[in-house]
Amino acid sequence: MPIVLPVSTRQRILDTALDSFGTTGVSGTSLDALARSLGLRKQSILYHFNSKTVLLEAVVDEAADRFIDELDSVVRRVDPNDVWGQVEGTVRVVFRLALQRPALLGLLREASRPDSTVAVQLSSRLAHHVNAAQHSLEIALKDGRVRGDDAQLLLFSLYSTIMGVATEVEVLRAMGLEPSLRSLAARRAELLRFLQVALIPSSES
Amino acid sequence: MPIVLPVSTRQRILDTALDSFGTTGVSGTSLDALARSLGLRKQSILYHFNSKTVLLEAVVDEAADRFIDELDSVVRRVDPNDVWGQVEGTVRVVFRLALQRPALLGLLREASRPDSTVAVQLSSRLAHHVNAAQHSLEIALKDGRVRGDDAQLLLFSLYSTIMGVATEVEVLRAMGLEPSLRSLAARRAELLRFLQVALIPSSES
DNA sequence: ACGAATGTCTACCAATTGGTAGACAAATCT
DNA sequence: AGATTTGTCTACCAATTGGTAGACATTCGT
Repeated sequence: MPIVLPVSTRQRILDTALDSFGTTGVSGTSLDALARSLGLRKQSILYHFNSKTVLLEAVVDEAADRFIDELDSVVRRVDPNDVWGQVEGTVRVVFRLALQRPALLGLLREASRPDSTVAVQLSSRLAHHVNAAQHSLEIALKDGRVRGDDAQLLLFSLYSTIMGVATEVEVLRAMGLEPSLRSLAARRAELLRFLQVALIPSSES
Repeated sequence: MPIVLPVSTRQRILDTALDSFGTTGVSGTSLDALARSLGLRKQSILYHFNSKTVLLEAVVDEAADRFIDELDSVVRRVDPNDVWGQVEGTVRVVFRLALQRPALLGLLREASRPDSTVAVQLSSRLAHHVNAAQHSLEIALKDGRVRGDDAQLLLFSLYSTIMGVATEVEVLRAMGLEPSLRSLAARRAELLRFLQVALIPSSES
C-alpha cells in the first residue's frame, strides 16, 4: 500500500506559481488564473500569501534555494581546483533544470530585466556563490589554468552563455530545430566543446 | 534656423511602445500608461492601431526591420569569407544597440519566452538571415576556418552568448559591476576574446 | 468655399485586476 | 464537550484593463 504523502496547499501554490511566473511572466499571471489551475478560489491563495507581491517573493526565494542547492552540489562534488570540472558540472546541472523545470530558469531570466523588483532579492541570495566562483576563477587565471583577463567579466560571459543556450527555446525553434531531449543533449555537447576551447589552454586538459 | 521635422504621432507611439514593451514587458504595459507617457488619451492610440495586438505586431515588425538592417550592414561591409570579421561586426552592432536602444534587444528577448505569440512573427522575418549565416558557417567549418561540429548549434550558441552578454544588465549589477559605458566596452572586449578563442583555430587569425 | 477625411477628444462599457469581510466547516486544543 | 484555530468558501469592492460610440475640430481636395 503506497503511502501518499499529502502535498500542502501552500506548496502546491508555490509550485504552480513558479511555473506560471516563469513562463507567462509575473504581470502575465493573475491570481484568478492561478487559482483556477489549482482548483481553488483566489481568496485561498490570499490566505496563504497576503498579497501577490508576498507570493512572488516566496516563489523567488524558493527558486533561489533550489538553484543554489544545485550549484552547491556541483561545488561539493568536484575538486575546487578543477575549474573545467566545475564549469562542466554547472552546465550539466543547468541543462537538467532546463529539462525538468524550465520555469525555474525562466524566472531567473525574468529577474534580469531592467525594471525587475525581483533582481535585488535574487542577487543578495546568490552573492556569496558568485564571489566564491569569482575567487577561484581569479586564482585559476593567475596560474594560467584558464584563458582570459578579467575573472568577473569572464564569469558573467559564462553565466550568460550557459543560461542563454539552456533557455532560449523559441530562438532555437525559429532556427528550425525542434526542442527535444536529443537536441538538448546536442546543444549541451556543442556548448561544452565551445566553452572548453574558450576557457582551457591547450596545454591543459 | 533649424528645421524641426515633425515626427508623426504614429511613429511616436511605435517608439515609446517599443521602449515600454521591451523593458516592462507586453502584459506589463497598459494602453493607458502608454498614452499617458505620450501626452495622449488611449483612444488616440487605438485610432492608429486598432488593438493592442495590432500595435504589438507593428512594434515587432519595426524592431525586426531595424535589427535586420543592422545585421545587413555588417554582412555588406565585411568580406563574406571572413567569418571572424562577421562575428566581430555583429558583436559591435549588438552592443551598440544595447547602448542606444536597449529596449529593442529586450523585445527580442521577450519574444524568446515559451508562450510568446511574437516568436513566430519574428522568426519568419529573421529566417532568411539565419539561413545565410548558417550556410557560410557550414562552409567555414568544412574548410577548417572555424572550430566546431554543427553549424546550426554553433550559430545558436553564438546568438545566445552575444545577446546574453549584451542584455543581462541586472545580472551584471548583481555581480557588483555597475553598468556603464566603460564596463560595456570591457564586456565587449572580453566577449570578443572569448569568442575568437572558441571559434578560430590558432593557425588562422 | 465646402464636403470629406483625419485625428483627438469625452463618455462609456463589460470584464478582469488585486484585495477585504465575513460565513462556514473541519481539525485541534483544553 | 466546548472553545479556538485553520482553511476554504461566497459575496463584494474599487481600480484598471482593452475596447466602442460618437462629438468636435482641423486639414485637405475640389
